Amino acid sequence: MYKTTKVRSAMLEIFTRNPTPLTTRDIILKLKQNHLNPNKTTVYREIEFLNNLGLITGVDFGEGKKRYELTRKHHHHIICIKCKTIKDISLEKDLGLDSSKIIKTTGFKPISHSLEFFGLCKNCQ
Amino acid sequence: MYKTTKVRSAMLEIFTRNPTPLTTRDIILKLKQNHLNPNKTTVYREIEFLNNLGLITGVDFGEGKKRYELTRKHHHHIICIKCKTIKDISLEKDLGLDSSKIIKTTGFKPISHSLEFFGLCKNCQ
DNA sequence: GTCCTTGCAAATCATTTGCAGGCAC
DNA sequence: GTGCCTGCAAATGATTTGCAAGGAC
Repeated sequence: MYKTTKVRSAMLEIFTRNPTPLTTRDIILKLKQNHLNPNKTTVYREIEFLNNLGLITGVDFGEGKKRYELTRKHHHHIICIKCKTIKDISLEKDLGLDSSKIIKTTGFKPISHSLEFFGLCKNCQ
Repeated sequence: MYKTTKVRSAMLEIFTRNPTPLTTRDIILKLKQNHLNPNKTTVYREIEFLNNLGLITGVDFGEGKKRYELTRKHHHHIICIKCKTIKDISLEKDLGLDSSKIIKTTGFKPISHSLEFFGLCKNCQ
C-alpha cells in the first residue's frame, strides 16, 4: 500500500498551492523552502508516482524538460517566450469535435492532444 | 556567405524527401544511407543553420527530443502513441481566431501555438 | 517485520561548447 | 587565402537505474 511520507505530502501541497506547471527544479527549490532536501532521484520517482495515480499531469513547452501540474479540468496554457511566465487558457469550443474528421482523413484514432500557446506577457511586450 | 557542403545538400534533400518530422538520430541514419558519416555535432549545427534560415521547423511531441521538418503551410500532426508513426492534420478553422480573446483574458499577446494530437494508428488500434 | 521509499553514484540521452584543422569559393 | 564547416572530446542538463539502507504501517 502507499505510504504517507514527508516528501509525498509536501509535493502534493506544492502542486496544490501552485497553479503553474512546475519543472523538477522548481519543485526541488520549493521543497527546500519547506526545509526538505530530498535527492532529485526521489523527486523524479515521486513525480512518476503522482503521475501514474493521475494526480498530476505532464506539460511540455518544448523546453527540453517536462513540467507538471495538478490534474484538473481540461485547459491550455500560454507561456511568455521571454520570461517564461505561464497563464491558463480555456477555449470554449473543444478540439475533440474534429475526432471523426481525423479518423476519416488519417485512419488514426485520436486519444488526446496538446495545445500550448507562446507569446509575450504584459511586462515583456 | 553560406557554402554548399555535402552535409548541407544531403540534409536538405532528406528533409525534402521525408514529410515526417525527423529526430537528429533519424537524420544521421539517413545520412549514413547516403554514404555520409558526419559527426553529430555537425548535424546539430546544420539543423540550427537551416532552422535559422527558416527552411526547417521544429516540432516537439514531448518525447524529450526535438524533431524537424521542412517548413511549409501551417499544419498539425497526430502521432501514434505505440509505434510513433506521424501523420499530418489540417484544421480548417484557425486557432488564431482566439487571439483577441486571449489578449483580453490573459494580457498576453499570442505569437504562435503548438497543437499536436496523440492516438493510435490503423495498425496499432 | 514487510515492503514501500530514499539516497548515492553511475549510466543514459539529447544537446552544446571550445578549439584546432579542413574545405568551399 | 579567408571565413565558414567539420570533427573530436568534453561539458552540460534532464532523466533513469541499480543497489543497499531507512522508515511508514
